[in-house]
Amino acid sequence: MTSLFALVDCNSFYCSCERVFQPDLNGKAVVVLSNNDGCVIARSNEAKELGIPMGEPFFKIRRMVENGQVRAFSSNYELYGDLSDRVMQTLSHFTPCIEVYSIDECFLDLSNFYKKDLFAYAHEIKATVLQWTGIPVSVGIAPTKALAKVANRLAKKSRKANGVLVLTDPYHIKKALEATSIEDVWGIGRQYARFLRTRNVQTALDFTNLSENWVRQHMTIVGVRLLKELRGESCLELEEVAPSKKGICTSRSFGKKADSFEVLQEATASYAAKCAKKLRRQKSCERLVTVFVTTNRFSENDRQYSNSKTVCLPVASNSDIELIHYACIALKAIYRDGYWYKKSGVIVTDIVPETQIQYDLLDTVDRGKHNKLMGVLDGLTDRFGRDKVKVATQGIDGVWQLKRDFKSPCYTTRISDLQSVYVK
DNA sequence: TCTGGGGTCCTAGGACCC
DNA sequence: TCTGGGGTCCTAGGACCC
Repeated sequence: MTSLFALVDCNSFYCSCERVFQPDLNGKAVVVLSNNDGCVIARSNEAKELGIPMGEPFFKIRRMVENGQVRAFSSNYELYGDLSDRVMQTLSHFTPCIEVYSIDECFLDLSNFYKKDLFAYAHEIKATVLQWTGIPVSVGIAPTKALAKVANRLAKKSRKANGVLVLTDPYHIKKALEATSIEDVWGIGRQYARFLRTRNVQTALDFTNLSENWVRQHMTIVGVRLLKELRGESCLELEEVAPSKKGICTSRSFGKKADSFEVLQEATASYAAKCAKKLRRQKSCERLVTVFVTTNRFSENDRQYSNSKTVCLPVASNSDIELIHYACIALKAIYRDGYWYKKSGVIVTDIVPETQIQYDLLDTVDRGKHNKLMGVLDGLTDRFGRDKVKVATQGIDGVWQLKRDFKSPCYTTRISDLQSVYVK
């Protein structure tokens, strides 16, 4: 059977999400900012045309925002996550074989669809997603995932393609590869692009003409897979079930600089609780907690310090209380007085399924009780919104919390969340 | 003044085992 | 003086993704 994939990619996803609930933003330059309103992480086409690059620090475009040229939004991941679910739901009506690749991208396995009018089908996908969710998407169809990526990129870029490109015959595939610069290829990052350019590889087509041995030697097996994919040989399968995560990290830069242990402890405890919650969601526990802290590397006048510490739990756990306890032990070991801290984080690794925990005969923790308590806590969170009930170490509205000056309301999430918006 | 966050995979090298 | 060879596991670092 010949393979065939569609890649459906939402256009300027975060900006489009804001537009769904504020249609007056259509046709206007919109950007969405990273945490703490630090830099630009999503741009509408109009914002791109104004020359705003990805990752631009906010202060550089502040003037354009103030004079109304650009509308800026703090990132609102609850809203984006919810709309993403709706898009993926819609796509699963077209085939059950889908791989949710990221918050705004989805692969569809269309191997059985070769006889269909693929062009019409792609347009139908695009129109349906727009109609059902309000989110505009581009659709690229090709025999391999890497080629579907190429197709999708050109579908989005070319006005003539109008958001849809089907690449199935060798002639058009070759043309598409020729039109794709090497740095725009999926899997070719800055380092490889620079390296390949020195070897006179300028386009995806040039890349496909390299020898497999050479690619293996310089770009590992990953490069070889990409080479084959671009030559039309499918090596990357559809991954319908997301594998459970091997490591989970929660980290943030602080809204303000912090210089006391108490503030860092509140932040660290909150990140540990977030990790615990993520673990419970995927029904697993962890044995290693790493805490890291760092000062602001951009601030040349401040003394710099960064460090990390890993602590091993006696028994794998996903309880807020235990994770916070061990994270605080790790934090104590690395905290030093006299620095302006900018960021901290908690990473949990050595993750095992809840059902495969090695218990300790001398265990002093009542795990049944912990599990019940966490069940109740999660229930309260579902009913009344995040952080309504939490472990005291996490503090209340600490100075470390995110700066989000331009946040839109959580239009789609639970009523309880909306109530908490009103209360504020 | 202001510069994101959360992941993956692969490789090389060292420790250790038989 | 001779000083194997194969395997596994772990970690750090480097590349990439959205």
